[in-house]
Amino acid sequence: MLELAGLPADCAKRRATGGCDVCQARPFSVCASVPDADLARLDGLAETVALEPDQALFRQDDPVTHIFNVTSGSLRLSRLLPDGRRQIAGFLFAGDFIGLSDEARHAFAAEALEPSTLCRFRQGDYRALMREVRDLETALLQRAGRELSAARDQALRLGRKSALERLASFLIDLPGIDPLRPATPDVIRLPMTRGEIADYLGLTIETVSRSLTKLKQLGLVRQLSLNLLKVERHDALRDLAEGLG
Amino acid sequence: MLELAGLPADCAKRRATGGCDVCQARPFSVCASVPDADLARLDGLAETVALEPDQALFRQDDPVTHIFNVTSGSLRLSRLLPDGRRQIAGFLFAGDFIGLSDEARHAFAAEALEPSTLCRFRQGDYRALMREVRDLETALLQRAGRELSAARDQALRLGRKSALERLASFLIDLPGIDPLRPATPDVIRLPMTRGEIADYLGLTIETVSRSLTKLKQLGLVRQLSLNLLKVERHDALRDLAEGLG
DNA sequence: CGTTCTCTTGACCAGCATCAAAATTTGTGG
DNA sequence: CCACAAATTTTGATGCTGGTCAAGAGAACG
Repeated sequence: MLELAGLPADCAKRRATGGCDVCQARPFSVCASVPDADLARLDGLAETVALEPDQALFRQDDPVTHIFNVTSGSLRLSRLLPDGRRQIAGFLFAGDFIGLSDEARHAFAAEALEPSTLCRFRQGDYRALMREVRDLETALLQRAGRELSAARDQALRLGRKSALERLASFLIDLPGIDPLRPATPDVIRLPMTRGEIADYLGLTIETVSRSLTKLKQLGLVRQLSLNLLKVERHDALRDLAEGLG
Repeated sequence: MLELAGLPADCAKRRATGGCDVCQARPFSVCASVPDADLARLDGLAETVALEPDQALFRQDDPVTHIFNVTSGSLRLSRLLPDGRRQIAGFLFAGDFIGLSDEARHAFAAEALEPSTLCRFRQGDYRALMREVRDLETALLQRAGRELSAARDQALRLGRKSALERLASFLIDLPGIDPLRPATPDVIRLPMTRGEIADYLGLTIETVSRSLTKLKQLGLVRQLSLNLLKVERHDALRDLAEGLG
């Protein structure tokens, strides 16, 4: 029942390459070195959730009742303005947590990009557990710190980068956050649509498409299929992403 | 020596209004209900840092050695692109923490907006302490969650809002994060320059200035002095910030 | 009071959005 | 497997928001 995806990055990587059978089953617990006795208690409290593409885990303004951990697939965290403008605050992949903040309601909706599974705890159970299982809290704090860094990188992207730089930066960062990336390091899987990339990068679908075409023309990436890219010149792409283009 | 500014919001508020003398001295500890024995150990590890305006606490890419807590004043978290473009990821006020992420180097520089003081721990000491003082970690996790929410709100601002909406949204949110706001709820203190607001909102100085003029023309705010605003129509400002304008 | 810095205002321009349509991909039924 | 319909992506033409460049108005400092 318990199926939290690994917190430590190296664990997530081993999972992705299929090298860690134990982690596959209960990666979080093992990687965080939680004693077996506590493991059993975690097992008892965990529930599994499965989502179809576009199905909502929760909606914007829903009360926060659970803590979730993504075990497979990918989701989007999105928020709508009254007039329909949408901002995607982030994409979530195996290992990511949702609901760490102690707010009463979700400011963003979480919806599946593809068939996905999650593991959840009631927030009350979870809080109580954290008071007893020390490593759980430590691991979560580390992860929250990393997510905060990612959110600030996103601010830089949205605030000060051109459309082309935003897309380049997105393509550079994506493999790092998706443990299920293809074995080949420079092949990038895009489980999201152009519209979702646009809403993540604060652009329109058309501009995302045009920017991608530009990257292809510059010879920085090659398109293997609609949602599979190969980075041809990683350094050049990185320079562009960092504003050195 | 120990002078962590309060974690729980109500404590920070009491500090701001001068109502909590004990909190003034060691707000974090008291509010988090840390036992006296642990308090003494915290005291032994804490150091105070004072900064002049524009003085750097650390620079972008510096190694992370300490955890900081702002006890007075305000700072900016900023990052530069090679060509000089600057993005300010956030403003920090009394009570805010820096260095929660476990990364080796700072992705953003921290610089004082005004004369400020901070309390710091060596990261090693701090980690060790967290393993023993339970409430410290719990409180930090809550705070990290809140900062993450704020960072995601910022993504919405930068990604999908117009210049006028960004400024309105900034003015709505600022009092909530600055415990030293004036007693009058609708008077907003701006310890940062127009240029800093611009770099925070992903705009230029000129656009910030024009947008502020527009807000005044619309009768939503009145300018008491260069860096002091009075919100005249809070609901209208909020609607504008949320895209209902 | 004058020097300097910051803020405000104005004129013009560019990057991205908008509107429109063609090209590809995806899904469905025969 | 093919044909057709629907949805998504790409490409093209035009317009607007906000950036750039320039000058003037206030504040802050000695």
